Amino acid sequence: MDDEFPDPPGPTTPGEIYAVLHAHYGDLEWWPAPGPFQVMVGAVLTQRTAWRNVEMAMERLEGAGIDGVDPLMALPVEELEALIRSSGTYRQKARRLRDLFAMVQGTSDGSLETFLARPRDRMRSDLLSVNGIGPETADSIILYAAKQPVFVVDAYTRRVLGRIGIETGPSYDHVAAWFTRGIEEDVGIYNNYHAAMVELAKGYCRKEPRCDGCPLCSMCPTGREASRGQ
DNA sequence: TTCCTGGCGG
DNA sequence: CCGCCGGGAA
Repeated sequence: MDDEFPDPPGPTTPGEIYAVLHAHYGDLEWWPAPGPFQVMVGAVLTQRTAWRNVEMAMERLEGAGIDGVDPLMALPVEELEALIRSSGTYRQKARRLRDLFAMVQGTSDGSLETFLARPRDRMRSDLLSVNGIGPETADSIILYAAKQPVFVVDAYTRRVLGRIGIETGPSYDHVAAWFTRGIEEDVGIYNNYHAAMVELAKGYCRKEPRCDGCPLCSMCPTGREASRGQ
């Protein structure tokens, strides 16, 4: 039919996607929280939850003086539940927070810094041993609290990948492996990469796509289809 | 009503 | 694999 449209994109690589995202968003320097403790709390609270509702809970925690492992563990679970109520599934999350920081206390003499300085793989398996900490939450903590290189895969990452039309295996590790293949294992890159994917998914690659102005439009079948129709 | 940066228990 | 947790905003 009309072949005046540019040819379909060749195989898109993780490096090409990152280059475009970084050119668009720059160094985002995530995670939006003041310190490691808040990063870990946020990583749990944001499970299946809009970040807006997590922020409200974080502000209430700060207002109550819950700014570290000891204050949190000293808090009765009912009071913790009340403080984080806005983040939803608050009974589960209150238990998960307590289980998480109990593990930290048990493995690192209660020092969060000591825990976060431990070898990455050991830290990951310790995190995964906590009920309620799955691969995404664990990797978010490793990358944004411990600042060690791990690629974080979340619902946004999968959505963007699917829209672009890239087929990886369905498993968490398959998706992560696709992204890490061919790009440097670097904390800063992984940090920016995931942060940019989140921004992209919130701004453009939403569930109902808003392709106008999307930086990945040229490498995305969904985007080209959208721009054709106008 | 649906959806939101998951993960667990059945 | 499926249902559940759950408040807040659109």
